[in-house]
Amino acid sequence: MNKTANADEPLTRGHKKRERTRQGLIDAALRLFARKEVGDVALLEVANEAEVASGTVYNYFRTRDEVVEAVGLALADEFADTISTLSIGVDSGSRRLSIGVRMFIRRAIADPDWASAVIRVVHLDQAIRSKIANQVLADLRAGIEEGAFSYADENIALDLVVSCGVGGMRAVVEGRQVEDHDIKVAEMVLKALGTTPARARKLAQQKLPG
Amino acid sequence: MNKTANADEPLTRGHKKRERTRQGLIDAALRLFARKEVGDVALLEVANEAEVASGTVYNYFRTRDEVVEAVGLALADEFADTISTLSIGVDSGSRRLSIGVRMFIRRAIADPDWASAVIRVVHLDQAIRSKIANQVLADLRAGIEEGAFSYADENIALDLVVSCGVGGMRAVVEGRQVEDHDIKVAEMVLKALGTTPARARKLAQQKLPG
Amino acid sequence: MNKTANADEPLTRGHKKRERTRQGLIDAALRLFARKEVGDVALLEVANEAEVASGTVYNYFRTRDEVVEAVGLALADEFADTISTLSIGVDSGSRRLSIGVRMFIRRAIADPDWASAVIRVVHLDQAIRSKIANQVLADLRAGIEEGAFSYADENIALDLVVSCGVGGMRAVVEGRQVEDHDIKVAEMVLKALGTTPARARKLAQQKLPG
Amino acid sequence: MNKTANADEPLTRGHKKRERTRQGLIDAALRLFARKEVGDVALLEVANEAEVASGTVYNYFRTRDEVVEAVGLALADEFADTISTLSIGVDSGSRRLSIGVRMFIRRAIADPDWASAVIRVVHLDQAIRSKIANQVLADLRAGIEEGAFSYADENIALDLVVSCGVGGMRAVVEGRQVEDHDIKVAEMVLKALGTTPARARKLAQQKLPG
DNA sequence: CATGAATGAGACTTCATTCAT
DNA sequence: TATGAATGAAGTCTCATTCAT
Repeated sequence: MNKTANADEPLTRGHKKRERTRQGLIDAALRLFARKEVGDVALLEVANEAEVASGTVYNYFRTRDEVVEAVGLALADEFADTISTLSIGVDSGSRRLSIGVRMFIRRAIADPDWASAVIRVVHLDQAIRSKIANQVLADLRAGIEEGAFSYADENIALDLVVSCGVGGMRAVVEGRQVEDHDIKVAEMVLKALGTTPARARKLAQQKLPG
Repeated sequence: MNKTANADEPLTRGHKKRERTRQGLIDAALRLFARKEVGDVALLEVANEAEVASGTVYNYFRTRDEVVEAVGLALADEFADTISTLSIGVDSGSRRLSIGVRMFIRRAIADPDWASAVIRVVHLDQAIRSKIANQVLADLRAGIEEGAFSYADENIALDLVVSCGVGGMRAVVEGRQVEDHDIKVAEMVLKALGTTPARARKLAQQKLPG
Repeated sequence: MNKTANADEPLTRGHKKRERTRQGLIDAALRLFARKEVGDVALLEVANEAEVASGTVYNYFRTRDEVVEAVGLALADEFADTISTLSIGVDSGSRRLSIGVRMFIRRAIADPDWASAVIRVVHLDQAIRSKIANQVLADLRAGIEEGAFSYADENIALDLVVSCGVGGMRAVVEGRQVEDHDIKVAEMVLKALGTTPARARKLAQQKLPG
Repeated sequence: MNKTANADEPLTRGHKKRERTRQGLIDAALRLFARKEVGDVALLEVANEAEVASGTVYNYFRTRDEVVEAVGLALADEFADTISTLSIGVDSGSRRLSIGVRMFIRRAIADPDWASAVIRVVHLDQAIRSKIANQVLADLRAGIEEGAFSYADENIALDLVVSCGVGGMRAVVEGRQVEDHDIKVAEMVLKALGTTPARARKLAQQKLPG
């Protein structure tokens, strides 16, 4: 359609604005999911929160479900990024896993709204869970390699890590946070995965990168 | 509201039927929650499923939310009953806890619809979680007493048990079940709580009562 | 559902009212179709015209299209009735056909709103056309039997009768009515079908029953 | 509105392209009317079909209705042209009329999409009908002059010709086409207009020009 | 108490139209 | 002029809730 279009820079001018609006809608939805169950958020609210007209939403998403899906994808991508970044320079799988669990809980402490939204979206969106899974699996296997872990079933271990991570975030959101919450959860998770108590404690308490 | 009601003897005749209808509605709602998110279940569907007219629902519940709440309460009560029953004749806290976790997962295997509904309701209903908590807390403390457990924080331990139990049920519902799923989850939970690996394995594999 | 229901009288009490409301909606829609193209009539208008709330429409029709369809069916049934009634005591096919054509045009003259709606619905609704077709076909064949008609193709003859009937109604609705409009159209139709001019004129001018 | 426009020579450069775009929009709309009722065609669809952006439509038409109107006008003009062309070298009114009716039906056979669109636009657009009327009227009168026709009312005759022509097109579009459909319709129309059966048959079967 | 028709608020979605680029 | 994002009115449809029977 664009006679002079060029595959390298398809994100010029209008595209930037378009992308900004789209992101604004996703952010707005996420903010609302912090306060309300996903199914209770009306698209008009999203539009208002994003400061656009109701119809504008439909220039970016064909249907309500697509909005939710987009939020899920955005979260999943963000998760993947976060975990990747955290892992840079950490060679041990068990340590990466500990760091990962702790960081999510610490972020929940720092931004409970974000955490609340995450919990709700994760509950609905199977896709987001499997995106996280890939990262965690790698750490689990590395942990096995390095002799830090020992468990009967990889998939169950995976579920346990995710469940406990989300559970920790939920505790924070619901005001049941305790001191060193992240460390304590990580320690228990490591023990569940077969790390010895002493090592688990030490691992869980290690200073976080950054 | 009850013109002549009186707390003692009004449980005759009509009352039995009344109670049956009410329970029928709650059961119907629970069946529907197995298939759909709570917010997506219309009261008319509940009425149809319970084989009463739409208006009848309002003879038992003032509002839609009350129906959901009642389902939550019913589940919580059932949980408490189940756990109490299981505990009869089991003197060890760690063993009771292991049995509890396993029984919930086994029930999920036997009745995935029930499990699906439970997962959804538990997600929404804070009250149901604290009801379970009471039972679990007792077991945790007994486990500490008997030297089987060792953890940094009771509340976190509690969250972990519940998270992993629900996580196990979710795995089953989503078709990620593995062999001896209940045993493997219980084993990991016990290790997280500080039980030694050998003892955790043995405890988790013990024959279930009944 | 109705324990004491009885197949003979399923239209008791509530049913009567239900039927009345339903008919009221169909009538309301028909009145509106007289003024506006079918696609331009909003269901809320129908509800207002029928003096019920907007939601009530959906207690009777699942979707907008079902309303239109119901109007089409109602019209088709009415047509069939009208034609049947007219045919009572008229033994000649050609005469029945002439009467039929004339009656529709006369009704258009008497009630142009009705005619306007009919023209619009007929345009959209294939079903209504085939309902009429059955009646007309019988008359065409009888006309052939009695030697009054002579044409190359039955289906084309059918189309012609319907087209000219509707065309006559349209002329009336659009204010192009002339004296003895019904008679003149009928006469031409009869000639088209192969009736001799003299006989056509006589047939078309015969006194109408009733 | 046209700053420097002037009825004579502004048809240079950009104007050609302008005219082409405008025509492209009209053609696009017509193609869409083949598939959907006029009221169900969105302007955005028209723009897409014409391969222009949605806003561009408004450089050529002030409003949606103007687009529909333009389609109607374009069709009417095309009709007039077609009929004029057909009439060249045909001196008899009755023959011209027969040719006209047949050509429309044959075109419907050759291009049912076009026919479908025509039927829909004709239904809505009174203007288009009167444009055709002028041409037909001339033929009717000529037919009277030459003694081929004999009918009670000119306006009714006109309606009949148009109704049957459109009816024939509709039959084709709806898949009820028969062999020599055009000839058979023409023959019946001629008889309706008072042509003797023998002459009607001969006239209707005459070879078409071109 | 049971019924189910009626209600109307509110959600979703579409689309003609405007306007900055 | 062309573009396409933004707008918001309007329509479709759902459903919790009320109420007469």
